[in-house]
Amino acid sequence: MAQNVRVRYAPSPTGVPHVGNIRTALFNWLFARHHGGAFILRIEDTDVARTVPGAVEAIMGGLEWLGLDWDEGPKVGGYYGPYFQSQRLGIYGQEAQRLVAEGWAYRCFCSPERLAEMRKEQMSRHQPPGYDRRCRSLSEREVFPGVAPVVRFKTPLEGETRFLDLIRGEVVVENRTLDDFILLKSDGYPTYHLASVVDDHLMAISHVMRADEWLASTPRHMLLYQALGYPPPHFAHLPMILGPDRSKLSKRHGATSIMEFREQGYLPQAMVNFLALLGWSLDDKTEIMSRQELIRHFSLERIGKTGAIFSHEKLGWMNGVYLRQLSLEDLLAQVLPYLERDLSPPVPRPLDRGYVAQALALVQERMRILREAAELTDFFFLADVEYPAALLYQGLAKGALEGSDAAARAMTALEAVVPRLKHLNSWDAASLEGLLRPLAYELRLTTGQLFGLLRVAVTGRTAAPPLFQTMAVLGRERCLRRLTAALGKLASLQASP
RNA sequence: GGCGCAUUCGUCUAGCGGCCCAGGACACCUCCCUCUCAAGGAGGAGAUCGGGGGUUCGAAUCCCCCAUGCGCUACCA
Repeated sequence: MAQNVRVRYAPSPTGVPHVGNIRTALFNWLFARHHGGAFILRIEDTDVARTVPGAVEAIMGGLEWLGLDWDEGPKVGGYYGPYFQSQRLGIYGQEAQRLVAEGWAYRCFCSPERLAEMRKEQMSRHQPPGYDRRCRSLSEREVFPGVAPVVRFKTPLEGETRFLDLIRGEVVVENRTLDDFILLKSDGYPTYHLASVVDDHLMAISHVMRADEWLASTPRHMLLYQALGYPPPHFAHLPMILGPDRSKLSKRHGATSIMEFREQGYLPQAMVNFLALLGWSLDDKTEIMSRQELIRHFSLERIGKTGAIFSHEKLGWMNGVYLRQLSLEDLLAQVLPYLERDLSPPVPRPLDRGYVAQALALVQERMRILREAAELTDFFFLADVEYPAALLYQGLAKGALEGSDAAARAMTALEAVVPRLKHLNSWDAASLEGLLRPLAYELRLTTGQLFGLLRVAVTGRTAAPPLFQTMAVLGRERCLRRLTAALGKLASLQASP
């Protein structure tokens, strides 16, 4: 692999880029960076009907978000452009023409209707579907005026085609199992087969790394390289990414668009790390790897052969790992947009950065994705917290105490706490703890009972960050107001049992 | 139907003839820490290496057959 490594990621702009495609891009990028080669982005927009506006931007946006920079392609240009196949139609037409002239291909005038019917019949007779080669023997002058022909490849009727796949090893296919596939469509656009072979050659691609679904077409491509007189590149077919049902991952498996992951708050570095491990591994234990480490260690030899199910579960864990590694400033910068977006509307914007930072410090290790930030911290921002009154005293109801007794005990506790909090000299976590811990003993409550009660009163929930730090961040005023509100809840409970 | 590729814990994987009655990670369970939830730490459960034949002193690792899965079989990529 001493030669110049040039690899490409060649998506078709038919929709939003999904993680399967992106993983292919990542492997190509890692391979290029590892070998100091070039990573090329080429847009395969040869299907006019399926091309969707904005898809190219989405693809580039996805790559940029993940930090997969390309050396040649849209935006950056390059010596081998243009990088949109729709702008290279002349080249494909020329090469197709050449193949016809040299006897490697022929024009076919069969109508789509005839082809469809033929296919249907073949299927019903349990025959392998494929073009019956009716136009293969037409002479140069036998043309059908008014019918725009397609150009088909004259696949050899005998012999076999073999090639070495860097991941699978040698693959052999009998030529007679291949039909005369289309090179140029009647609208003048090339099919994938023609366009990718021509461009991979013209763009001096050294290694074609693409998804496994292309393995079966590669013999056709080999035949084309021969006919066109091009030396073929190396091939490496990547294992596919599967949905939970083990079929090719697609939209019906839920969130698969790379941008959806971004919106949910996955970090690009976590995404890169996770995707790299889908089909590739370094050894038997290393999982968390930086971009640089991935580049340093990436190699074709360590790519697996079997499809991998995309596990949201593990991705979530890994994202949490990366989230915890962030400095507070970085975390703040990452989370702010999500909070602005997800916090309930009554919370005044813009958020106070200093205050948000204090709250974030308390939830950093509890977050898996940024999307959860609002839910984890909303009580820091809301004017009042809402919760069922029963939460206040449920921790006190254990043992022989009846519910109403527990509520009464909760009231007693709160009544003892409020005035002391009011007069606490210094409002910080240590002082709060110094006051409240002995108080629990005094009230004949366990710390768990007292702190649990206060946690509910102050945050409205039973699971939250450590109490004293939380109260310190919330501030005296907010805490007292909530404690008083809790007292009110309990009182009205007593009034109407 | 034809052709191709694949098959190790639920999942991602390590393993490339003896170091493996199979190692790591996620998820799960238990315990520790502890004001809850996390995080962290320590354990546990979980794979007759798809099945069957070989080869070999010895196979998850090599060969053959079968089964299953997936992919391709479009004027889609």
